[in-house]
Amino acid sequence: MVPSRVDPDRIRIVCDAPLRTKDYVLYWMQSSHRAEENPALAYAIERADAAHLPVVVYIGFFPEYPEANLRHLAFLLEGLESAARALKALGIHFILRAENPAAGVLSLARDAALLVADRGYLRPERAWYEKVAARCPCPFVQVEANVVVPVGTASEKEEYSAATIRKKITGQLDRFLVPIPVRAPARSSLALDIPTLAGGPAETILAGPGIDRSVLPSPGFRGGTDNALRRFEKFLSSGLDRFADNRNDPGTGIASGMSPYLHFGHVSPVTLALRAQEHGGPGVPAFFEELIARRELAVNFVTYNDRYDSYASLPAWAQRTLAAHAGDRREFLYTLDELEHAATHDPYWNAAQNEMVRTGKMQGYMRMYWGKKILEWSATPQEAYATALYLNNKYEIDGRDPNGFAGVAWCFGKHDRPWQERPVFGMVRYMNAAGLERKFAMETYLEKMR
DNA sequence: ATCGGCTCGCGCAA
DNA sequence: TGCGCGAAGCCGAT
Repeated sequence: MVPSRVDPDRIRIVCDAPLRTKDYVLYWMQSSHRAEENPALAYAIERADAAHLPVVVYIGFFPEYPEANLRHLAFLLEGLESAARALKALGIHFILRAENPAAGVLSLARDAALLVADRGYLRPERAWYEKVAARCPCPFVQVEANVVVPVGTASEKEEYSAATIRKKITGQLDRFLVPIPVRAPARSSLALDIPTLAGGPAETILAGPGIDRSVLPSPGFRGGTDNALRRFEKFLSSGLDRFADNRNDPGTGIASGMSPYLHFGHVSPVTLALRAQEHGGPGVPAFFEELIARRELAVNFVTYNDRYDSYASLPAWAQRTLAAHAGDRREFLYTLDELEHAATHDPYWNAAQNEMVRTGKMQGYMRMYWGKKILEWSATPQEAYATALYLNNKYEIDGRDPNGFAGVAWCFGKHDRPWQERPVFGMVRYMNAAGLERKFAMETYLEKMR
């Protein structure tokens, strides 16, 4: 067999079986919704070419995904339209069906010589992969396409902090920061007669029943690889050079804006890292820290800690100290409804909440402040944790991203160290409005949110 | 304006 | 076993 361009550590044999004599190689596009720089797709094409078979791409669009609403689903479908155009240009038949992906992929696998999937890391995706693995009639291979360093290669256990995983990741960058361009397969599958749609085009699906319309699509972010790359080029030319110094400043608004696109796999972190490296300059290390070290620490967290979405994921010292202060008097107590409607006494917090509700993306530093205050203003730390996750997942375009779970947990002490003990927080790091004012021109941020 | 102290636990050197 | 050090902290002393 021709050696693959894809690093063997990205590849996991889920069901080992000989290639079958069948109609096509099936790529189950589950977490990497793109045709560009997609090692799972590249791998499927390599295997198909070697077997003289066409490649078919399948995605199961599943509006019942936990906590999904119109904001997430509209962005997701914009990305799929972009992927569909790119796949067509490559001569690849794209099957989009509104159904449970595990059921859909099993039905298409009946005629497949080989099943290739990309890899998501959360509980719902893992359950789908297990279900498919248990009943798959053909060999099943999974390729990690949404991280620079494969999660198991970076570390085989849950890491304690950014410091402990950082060197394990940066030591592997030379090996994994290499482009694997997707080349058109030798055989087109466009003429294959496989029904592509159940439920009609995207607009029809979104207008249909069973869609939670409580949160409107983001006015500023449109999904898709093309939109991601256009936005990123703007960031490279006008933001990256100031990224190291200004990324924390809520007023300057310097951010790549890539997290929604990374969340749905509209763009590859390898693409972004390589483009940033080409651009060069003082912002590159800081950008790598966010894009690779912190993001892949979050992937490590959800992979190895099966309580990633609960208070129980916190380190022992944090749970101990928060428990010791659970009975402390709270100076302010807000209900979920008051928080959700940004009706607190704190203009900075309200602005951050409004930013998230309106735009679908809260500024990075404010995310920390926002979470810390929810801890401070809730009756119990457990309740605060649930509130922060609920709001994050509902309003952020990239709600339910590993980064979201890790980010909320950080506010409660995860991946952090203890500090001076104080009421409510115990030894969990405290943040306050005076700190914001000391460091930043906060009026600029408030002005933007008015 | 700047600086030390606060506090736990990991990972490495010894 | 000891020691250095850690996403963005705050606070009080100088």
